[in-house]
Formats: sequence, structure tokens, C-alpha cells
Amino acid sequence: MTLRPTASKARSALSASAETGKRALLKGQQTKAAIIDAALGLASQIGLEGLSIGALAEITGMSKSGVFAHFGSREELQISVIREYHERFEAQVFYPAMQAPRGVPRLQAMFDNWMVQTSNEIDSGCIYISGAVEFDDRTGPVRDALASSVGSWQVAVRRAVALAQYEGQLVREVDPMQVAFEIHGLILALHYEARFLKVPGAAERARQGFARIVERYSTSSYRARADQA
Amino acid sequence: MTLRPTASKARSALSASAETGKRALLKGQQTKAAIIDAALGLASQIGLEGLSIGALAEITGMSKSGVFAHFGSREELQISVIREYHERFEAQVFYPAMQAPRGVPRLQAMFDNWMVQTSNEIDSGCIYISGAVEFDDRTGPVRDALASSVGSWQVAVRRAVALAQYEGQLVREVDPMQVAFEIHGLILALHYEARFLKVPGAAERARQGFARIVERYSTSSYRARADQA
DNA sequence: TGCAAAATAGAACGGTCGTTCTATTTTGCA
DNA sequence: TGCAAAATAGAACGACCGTTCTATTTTGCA
Repeated sequence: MTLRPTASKARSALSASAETGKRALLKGQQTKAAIIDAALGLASQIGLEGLSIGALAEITGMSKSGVFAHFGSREELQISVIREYHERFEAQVFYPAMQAPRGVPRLQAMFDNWMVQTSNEIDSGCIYISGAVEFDDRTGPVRDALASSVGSWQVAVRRAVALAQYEGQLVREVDPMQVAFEIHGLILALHYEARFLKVPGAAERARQGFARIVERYSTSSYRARADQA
Repeated sequence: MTLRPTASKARSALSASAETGKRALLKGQQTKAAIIDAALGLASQIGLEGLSIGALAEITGMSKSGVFAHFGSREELQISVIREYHERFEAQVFYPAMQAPRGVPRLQAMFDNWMVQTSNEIDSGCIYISGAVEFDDRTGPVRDALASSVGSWQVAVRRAVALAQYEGQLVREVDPMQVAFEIHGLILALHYEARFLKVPGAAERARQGFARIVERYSTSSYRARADQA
């Protein structure tokens, strides 16, 4: 699973009928998309493990078996939800940030979009965060889907840091993984303190933390500090 | 719930018999402690919500109703587990650090102990972290117990930062909450990346991040940077 | 040592879960 | 428009859940 665009549901349904000769199943795909949408909303609130087919059936006004038939197993439903979240995350956070010029501006844009996403999720919850604690000691396809989805985003962040180094804006002495780690920590702390502890001002603290990281590793201030020592 | 020492289980059982005239219930308390110990181990792995009385009965070799009778409800069992974890956290992380002299050394000791605790929990899991995502959109006594337990530790961290400012080792310009926030983020990122993603080197990155925070806000380097600007 | 109280066991309850089976309805191309 | 295929419904399953009963055993002081 890479951070690249994928065909929309409608398109893949159409192309499938063209390629394989099978029927388009428009109604079915439409219902399935609606179920996944509801499932993502539910999973965001109560977690992927809290997802129940019965609750989903009630929300969508369908029967349990009707919902179930679209996925064949609860695991497949969970994976579909993860895939959906992955696509939305790409669309809201990753792609818009790629419009910004390489280097610190792009890294800043990635962080800003990530902050917006996380701030919106203070009320709804984030399945990359809740899923991590739900599946951190398990194996299987759900964990793998989650880990690879998160991993692809982390790779993107590290790449943005490396590009900023290449552009000469951030110093080469620091491992991009170190920078990505610290940024990740800010997002996690924001989610923890705002959503669970409900302390105010967490978003501003995360923003300040990011500014401090960039300033610390920016070429100019780093060299000046080195000369002084 | 404050970060202060409380009487041990054995002592409170004895004093209860002395104070109220009731019997000591030594065997009962002993069994209850064993159940809580097993429950803490189980909850660390699969979460407070994953705690089931049936599984606990199997582990301890008791009947479901035998386990249940000690708590009266699953909620009370969960709260007991949180209380137990709170006490262990105090004993392993907080009190030893209080031996260090006020200021940055004590803050460093608190972080070091916290790191040791978190590193040990890479395999077992941490209920302050998993509990946060399990109860972040609920109300009730379990959430309250968890939040107040975490909160008391956060207060302790902030106080340590403030003392370092009072001692003149850290600059007064920064809000202690900001420093505590960034430190919390490092611990959360460590737990996420080491336990869920299983990437190596996360502990070292957290340590580096902490060193960077201290250096950034330390009086000497901060003033030098200000003069230079 | 006896005896009340405490601790534990065992069975049963109503509920929810994912899943499977067998109808029945709806879809959408020929 | 007809008809096969797809979509959905409904009932039932075995399993596990927390909890509530009612025994029965164990405890620990008088």
C-alpha cells in the first residue's frame, strides 16, 4: 500500500465490468460504500475492535446478514475501513501538501494538514491511533493493513525531511527518522491530551513544538550555535 | 488521587480490623491481590476493555463467580487494576526520582525512570496509553480513575519543570505545560513506534528528543541565542 | 474445637457477538 | 420484458459476556 492515488470506487466498478465482462453491480457497490462510510464513523468513535455488524446493520437500516454479505468476514470489513481511511487521509493531508514547494514549506504544509485532520478527530477519534493500541500485540491481515498504511505516511514524512536537507534548509547531521519521530510525538500528545484528558490549548502546544523542531534543525540557527560552541 | 504514598494492602487490611472490629479477612485479601495482579497483566496486554471475568477465572484457577464476588462488578475490577497500576507507577517512576536534587537532575531522573517503565511495557503494554483510547469518549468512574491517575503524574512533571525554572536552570519564558507536553509526546511516540510498528531505535530517539528539549530551554543556551538574535 | 462469617463454586439468566443457512426480493443486461 | 445473477432478509447456531442466584466449602476468631 503506497501513498499514490487509486481509482475511485465508481471508476473501478466500471472498469471491472469492462475488463472482466461481469456486470457492474452498481447498486451493490453503492450500498457497500455507504456501509463502509458508516463503519468508518463508528470505528473512529469506538475503535476497529468495537465495530459490530449488528450495530452497523441498525445504522444503515439493513439486516445483519445483508451487511455481512458485502464483506464475508468482520476482518474484511475492518480492512475495508482502514483502506477507506487511508484514502481519505491521502486526499486531505498528503496530496494537498505536495503542492507546496519542496523543503521546509512542504514539511510545514504536511504538518499543518495533519494538525487539521487531528484536530477534527478530537471529537471523532483517529483509527491510526486507536488501532495501534488495539492491534499492537496481534498478528494478521488487519494489523498488517494498519501498519503498512501508517508506515507509508511515515515514509512520506521522512522523505519530506530528507528533501529539506537536500535543499539545504535543514542540517544533514540529523536522521530524518529522528525528526519524524518527534513530530509524530506531537501529534500523539495532541490526540491524547485533547481527546482523552480534554485539556485546552493542546493544539497550540503541538504547533509550538513543531516550530521549535524546525528552528532547532534549520541550517542557519544550527550553524550559528555550532560556531558559538 | 494524589501522588502520595498509600498504605500497603496488608497494612490496610490489618488496620481495618483494628479500627472497625471486623475480621482481618487475610485469605480473601490475598486472593483479591492475586486476582488484581493477574488482571493487571491481562489488561496490559489486551486492554481494560478486554478484561473478562471468565478469562481471569481460568488464569487464577477459580470460578467466574468466585472472581466476581471480590469486586461486585466489572467496572470495580477495572478501577482496582488502575489503582494497582498507579501504585506501581509511583513506586517505580515517581518516588525514586524524588531522591534526585531539584531542578534538571530530578526532571532527568523522572524521564529516565519513565523511559525504563515504558521500555519494559513495549512487550506488555501500558494501560495509561491503551486506556486513553478505550475511554476517550466515555464517561463514568473508570474513565475518571484513569484520567485522575494520569493527571497526577502530569502535575508532578510540570512541578519538576517549574522547580528547574525556580532553580534558574530552565528559562522562565516557557510554560511548564509546554515542556511536559513535548516530553509526553516522546513517550507516546516511543510506545507507538516500538510496540505497534516494531521499528528499532525508538528508545534512543526518545532520549535524544528529551536531551534536545532540555538543551533548548536551558538558561545558558537560551540566553546565548537571544543575545545573538 | 465449634460456629458464624467469609470465600468460593456451580448453574442458570438474558444479551450480544460473528457466522451460516435458506428464502425472497431486487437488480440490470439480453 | 424475461431471467439469471446479485443483493438482501430472516432465522438459527454456538460461543462468550457480566451478572444473579443458591449451595457448599473454607476461614479464623471465641
